[in-house]
Amino acid sequence: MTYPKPPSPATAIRRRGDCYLAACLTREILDHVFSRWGSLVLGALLERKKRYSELRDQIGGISEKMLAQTLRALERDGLIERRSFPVVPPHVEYLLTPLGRECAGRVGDLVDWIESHVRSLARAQADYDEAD
Amino acid sequence: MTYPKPPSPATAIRRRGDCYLAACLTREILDHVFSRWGSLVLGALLERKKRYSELRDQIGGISEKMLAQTLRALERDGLIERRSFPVVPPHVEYLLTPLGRECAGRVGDLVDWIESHVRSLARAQADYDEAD
DNA sequence: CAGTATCCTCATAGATACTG
DNA sequence: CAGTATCTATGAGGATACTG
Repeated sequence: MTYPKPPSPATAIRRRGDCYLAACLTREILDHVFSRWGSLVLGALLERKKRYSELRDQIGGISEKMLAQTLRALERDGLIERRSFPVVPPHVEYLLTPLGRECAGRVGDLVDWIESHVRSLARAQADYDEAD
Repeated sequence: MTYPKPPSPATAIRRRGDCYLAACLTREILDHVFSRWGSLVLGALLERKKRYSELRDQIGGISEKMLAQTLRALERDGLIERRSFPVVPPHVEYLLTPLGRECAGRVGDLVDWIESHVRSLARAQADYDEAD
């Protein structure tokens, strides 16, 4: 019985990125996923596929420019898919790719944690502010 | 045997935040945790407590200004604790609070996912760029 | 060592108007 | 409906110098 040769150290390093290196590609992805709007877009699509206007209406405070820009970046990263139907008026759907679903699941966990711990977090802020 | 009264709908809503509302406190926390530097600081402290200079050296590209600012925000949110020792030269340690440990664990999962999927993500970008 | 203070710039992001 | 184009400006963020 044969096993695949274990990777050399150099190969092993390339198999995984390192977000702590400013020049690593993972840092760019991290900046998309961990961006003000990226996280909310991924979280919104976790529920189901959405149209452009649905996303715009759901995500409070986002501008059309930033929504388009965010969608484009995440599409380029292979996390979301854009489906355009050639009808009048235009109809476009955005949905998570299989890769995006894995990623968005973890984003959702984090967003969910924040939402369910809002009281503890608010208390911490109040304590901090009170102590000068 | 008595049970606590189930919360009214209004109370139930207040028990949890909603990051999709621009004015909700959770949006502010989300902006800290899902920030360019916040995520990397939380991830770095997941390993162990660190000194200011250790964090600065570990997180490629961060400026001292942004590190100080990020640490302050996360400390105010109750996610990290600052321990200052009155010695010369100064010695300051940063560590996760119990609340921060829960949060940072989820941040770490997401960072880890990105790092281990770097090749798929790079491939997706290349495909996207190639297709005009 | 662990910051703070100051200045500066340039990119992010908002507003508005327009279009296929 | 789903964007794009253009303009603007706010402030995030970097560089530098200084300090307890």
